[in-house]
Amino acid sequence: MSVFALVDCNNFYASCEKLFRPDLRHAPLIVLSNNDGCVVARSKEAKALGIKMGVPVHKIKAQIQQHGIQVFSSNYALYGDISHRVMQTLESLAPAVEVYSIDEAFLDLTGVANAVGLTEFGLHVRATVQQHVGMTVCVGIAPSKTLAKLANHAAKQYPATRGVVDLTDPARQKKLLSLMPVSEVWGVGRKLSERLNALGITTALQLAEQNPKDIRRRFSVVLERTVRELNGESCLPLEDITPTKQQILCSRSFGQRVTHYSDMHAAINSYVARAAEKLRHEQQHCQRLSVYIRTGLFNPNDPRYSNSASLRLDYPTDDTRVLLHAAGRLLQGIWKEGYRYAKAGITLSDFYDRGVTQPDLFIQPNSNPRSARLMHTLDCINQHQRGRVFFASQGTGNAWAMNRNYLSPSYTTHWQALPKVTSKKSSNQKRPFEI
DNA sequence: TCTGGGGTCCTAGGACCC
DNA sequence: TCTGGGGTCCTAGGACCC
Repeated sequence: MSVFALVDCNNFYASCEKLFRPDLRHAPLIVLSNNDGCVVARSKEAKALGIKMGVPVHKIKAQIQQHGIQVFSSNYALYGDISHRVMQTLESLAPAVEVYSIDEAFLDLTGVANAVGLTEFGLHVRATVQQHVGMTVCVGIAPSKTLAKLANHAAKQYPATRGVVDLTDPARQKKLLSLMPVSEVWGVGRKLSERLNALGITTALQLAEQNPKDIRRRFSVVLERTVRELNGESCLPLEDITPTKQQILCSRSFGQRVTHYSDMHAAINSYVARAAEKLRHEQQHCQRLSVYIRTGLFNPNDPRYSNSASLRLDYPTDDTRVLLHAAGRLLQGIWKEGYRYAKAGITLSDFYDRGVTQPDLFIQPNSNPRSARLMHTLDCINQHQRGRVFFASQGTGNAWAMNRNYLSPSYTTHWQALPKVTSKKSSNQKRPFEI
């Protein structure tokens, strides 16, 4: 029988911010989405104050003032680095690890139960990550990924579990399933919950008791798998080899509304340059590019407009210049003067491995050998500090740049931002923090 | 005044093939 | 008068995830 563990960091972004600010250890703290728009992470103190996930920050200004809630912009350089450290620790503990997201991983524990108790193993994982990285994690253990997710949820919800729930026993599975609303099940979102509730299926157990074939007919093959997984039948294998990406997106909301074509053009070109950089990092070429722009969604007085356009390139490429040219043509086709634009983005798709190209009978592929060298040089120069070298069409203005007004230092990834350690003696000096 | 970003997978429907 | 069946490929859109 397979055994999976799901290891998930508690309040990940909020915990990362606290790592280097011991003075804020017990403070309510929230992290905002890009552009300082919504709340995307909350410390347990902030949760206790009733701050909801996803709420626009301007709607909770009074609470922030009243309770002295600490506010941070998203600092992905920091979160990415801490995540990497957590994953490295997990890889030292388990035979196979699937990094599922920035703050969680599945471990393959098949066979581990022969050597050591599963709960004991979970507690060891928890203690080791705490010691190595200072991050608190919860561990859910079960015969399928979907059940492991649910076990993890329980480990978070009930402190008496000490952060580890072993759900390999079918009787325990049944009990937990009966306590969980169906909306908590992995793969059951808002729409599916509504449809299931309408059929009288409100708990995870009720979903587990459905006939899989029936569910497939009325819903989809995806939900059928969920039903099977809830019954302990593993349908989703551990994917410990990261599959190649199928698309790369780069999109941003603007710090201020964009009204000039030149600003939009510069923004789009910057996104294209960033996406092309990611594409080369994946060692892929792409043949499809799409561009979209839109106005704000929430101001009833502003006229709304949104549009997108895409095209297929003559041959797959990873040359930023080719993509910039194509993006310019697409933007011209959808740009309309007179609107206040709030957001834009681009998508690269239709990927091919480098050198694996089906040539067209009539079109000569661009075999310019300088292209690859130029892009490689560009990436090398920008490796440690993004944007040292860039294309003129990305512009130098930042009229459209996103707001990040509460950004913490990149403690672990920039030399200049390393935390300072000061002695008590110099306590009359200004100390940002102590370690 | 102010509401995120980056992904995956599945399905339906149309165009096309013999 | 009566006008099939089986299949592929592509795209757009929707649902889900963190």
